[in-house]
Order: sequence, then C-alpha cells, then structure tokens
Amino acid sequence: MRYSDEHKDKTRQDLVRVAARQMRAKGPAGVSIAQLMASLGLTHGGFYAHFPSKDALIAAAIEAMFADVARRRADTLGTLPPSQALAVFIDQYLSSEHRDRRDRGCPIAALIGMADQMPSTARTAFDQGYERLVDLVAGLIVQGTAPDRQALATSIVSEIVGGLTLARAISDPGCADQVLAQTRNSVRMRIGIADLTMETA
Amino acid sequence: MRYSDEHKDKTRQDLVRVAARQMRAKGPAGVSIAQLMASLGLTHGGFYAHFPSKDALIAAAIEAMFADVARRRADTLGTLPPSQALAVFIDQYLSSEHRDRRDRGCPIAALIGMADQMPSTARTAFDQGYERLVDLVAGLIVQGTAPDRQALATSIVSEIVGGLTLARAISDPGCADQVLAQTRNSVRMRIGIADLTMETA
DNA sequence: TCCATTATATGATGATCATCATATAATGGA
DNA sequence: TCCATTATATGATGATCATCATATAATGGA
Repeated sequence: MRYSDEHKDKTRQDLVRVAARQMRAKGPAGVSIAQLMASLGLTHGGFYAHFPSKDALIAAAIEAMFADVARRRADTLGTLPPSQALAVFIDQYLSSEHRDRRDRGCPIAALIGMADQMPSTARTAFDQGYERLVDLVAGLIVQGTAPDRQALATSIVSEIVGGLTLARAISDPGCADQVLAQTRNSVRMRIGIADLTMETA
Repeated sequence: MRYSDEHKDKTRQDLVRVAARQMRAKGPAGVSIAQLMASLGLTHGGFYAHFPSKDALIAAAIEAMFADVARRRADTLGTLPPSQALAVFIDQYLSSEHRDRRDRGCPIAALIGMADQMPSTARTAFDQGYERLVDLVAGLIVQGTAPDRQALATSIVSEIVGGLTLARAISDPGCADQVLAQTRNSVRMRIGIADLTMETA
C-alpha cells in the first residue's frame, strides 16, 4: 500500500535512527534487516526502497550516531566555561548511566573492536569522530602549550574509552562501578580538577 | 574413519588453540564451526564429538587465551626487576606489533565490546583475566601505598586497553601509531619512567 | 473521476549457520 | 584373526540472513 508523500522520508529517518541505536547496542552484524523493519512495524522487503544494501544503512547509521552525540554534547557543554565543561564531560562519560546505555552513548566506545568489519564510509565517520573527540577534550584543557594539550587529550581519551568499555565488559556491577570511579578520579587529577590527590607518579 | 588413540586429544587441543586465535581476531560470533573444522582439515559434523555446543568451545577458547598470555607474560617478565618489567610490559602492550596481531594478543582488548554476548563461563574467565592484569601492573609499581598502587594500576589498565583498541580501530596507520606513541609516553610518565616530561596537570 | 506512480507487502532464492542422525573405516584388545 | 569400539565424514534439518522479483493498494495530479 502507498502512504502520503512525507511518509517515505520519515520511514527512512526512523530506519536510520533505530538502526543507530541497535547497532550501538549489538554491533552492525547483530542487527538484521528483517528485525529492524519489524521493530518499525514494517516487513523486510520494503527495506531496499530506502537503501541499496545493508552496508549503506550501516554507513548512514554510524554517521547519524556521531551527529547525534555531537548535538547532545553541544547542548550540554556549549555554554559552560572550559574547565567546568571538561569536568562535566568527564563525569558524564564515565557515569554508570553512560555505561548502562550503550545504545545511546559514545559511538566510539560502542563500536570499538568492530571497526575493522565496518564498510569504509562508516570507518571514515569513525575516524573523524575520534579526531573530534580528542579536539573537544584538548580544547577544554586550559593549561600548557598546544602540543601538550593535544598529547594530554589523546591520553585522556584512551583512558576514558578504556575505562568505559572495561566497565561495560566486566560482569560484576560493583567492580564495574569501581573501575568507573577510579578512572574518573584519575582523569580528574590529571586535568587538575581533583579535590584529593592520590597519584604517586 | 578412526585414528590413533592420542589423536582425539590432539584434535581437541588444536580446536581450542585455533578457535582462541580466530575468536580474538573476529569475535566468537565471527567464527563458524564449519570453517573452524575446515581450517584443521576436518569436516563440520565431527565437532560434536569434542564439544557439546559452540558455547562450550567459546568458553574453552577464552580460558585458553588467558592461560596463553599469562604464560607468555611470565616468560618475558618473570626474571626482570619490577620497574624494568613494567616498562617492558607497557612498551609491548602498546607496540604496533600488538596492535597488528589481535589474534595473538591480549584477550581483554580483543573481546572488549563483545563480552555481553559471551556465555557466562567465558565471562568469568574474562573477569578474572581483568583482575589479574590490574594485579600484574599494581605489583610492578614500586612507589606509593598499596591502595595508591591499585588505583594507579586500574587507571593505567584503562589507558592501555583504550589506547590499544583505539589504535586498532582507527583506519589510518599513521594516526594509529601516534595514538600508541602518545599513550605509551603518557603511561611512562605516570609510572615515573619517562625521560622527558610533557604532562601539565 | 481516473489512472500512473509508488510505498510497502508477499513470497522466493541461495547462502550460511548450529546441530544431529547415521555411515564409514581404522584401531586395538580378545 | 576378528570384531566391538570409536574418530571422523556425510548428509539432512530447520533457522536465519541479505537480497530481489513481483503484487497490492493508496495517493495525487490530470
């Protein structure tokens, strides 16, 4: 059956939006076309009126994930002064909410380990998203020279991505919370916003 | 056809060994029974004489991965004094060789992001492997109190796992090398073995 | 009012997968 | 020497998957 003119556009957008969530939760390979269509109340065959292939959907969904988090970060951090924005960002990134909502969170953390199996358009989006994340952090660091800030930002991104993904992988929630808390603490100290100092190096 | 008595044991060991490699490279879901058997020159049906299910193989393979890296680490680091062992370990973990040989490297880095889809026996092995990695690093840190060392080790494990997996995910090899180098540098400084100081916090 | 267009549905195809029943043939104890 | 045991092979089953050809029926311009 045919629907109104705007309907197809909306369907396509829904497809990308829902795929972006499911792919963060289960990886691109874990999302099947038939299940995705069914989760929108549609049947499998109609998919190919919207995308030439699953790879095209994967690419669109991954671009959408990065656009989505960029928008949400701008909303949350846009008006804050740098050092406060950085503190808020770190705390949100390493929160148990972020750990528990992989489907809505950072695409880099969600897709890490599956990047090599992604179509090349999607990999480009991933690369750019990584650069932007490092630049975001570097731009919020107030001390040091520009190369210092870039180096520290690279290292901090490694640490927060590692900490978050480890906290998701560990099966004991208490242990996972500890990893988040200790990583948060460590990063806070490293960017100079800690209230107590535990580091010994 | 039937083979000699020791043959079955050897086949089972080969199965676990090859599966451990393939699962690190492509994830447990990326390894098919038929392809695995074929890579040993066998056919698919014989698999169930060795394991009751694919999940049982996954569990055995993941335990084998951790045993394997523990053995190799003991070989490499066993005789070195702590601070030197730590330096060697960090450099190896964040080397381009480790990045390029996901199939032989750290199971935590290889499986992160897929842990939630693993059978529970395998998750237990993963949890233990993580604890042992943190303990290894903590045990090689020479300065500070015990809780300090544990906290620093947790943070450093987050950073090296994040740095390695990011370096694998990034498609540009030059950029990936930079991530490794900067993460290496940062960790070296944090454990007090840097030759030059760049950190600003 | 009518019909060409088209958004979605139906159903099929060929591939791949885990799993299982059964066949085969070599071993090694009697 | 012979036969029960058994390591592996063959082939089938039912599920799932991406993809495509074709059908259906509602829209919206003429």
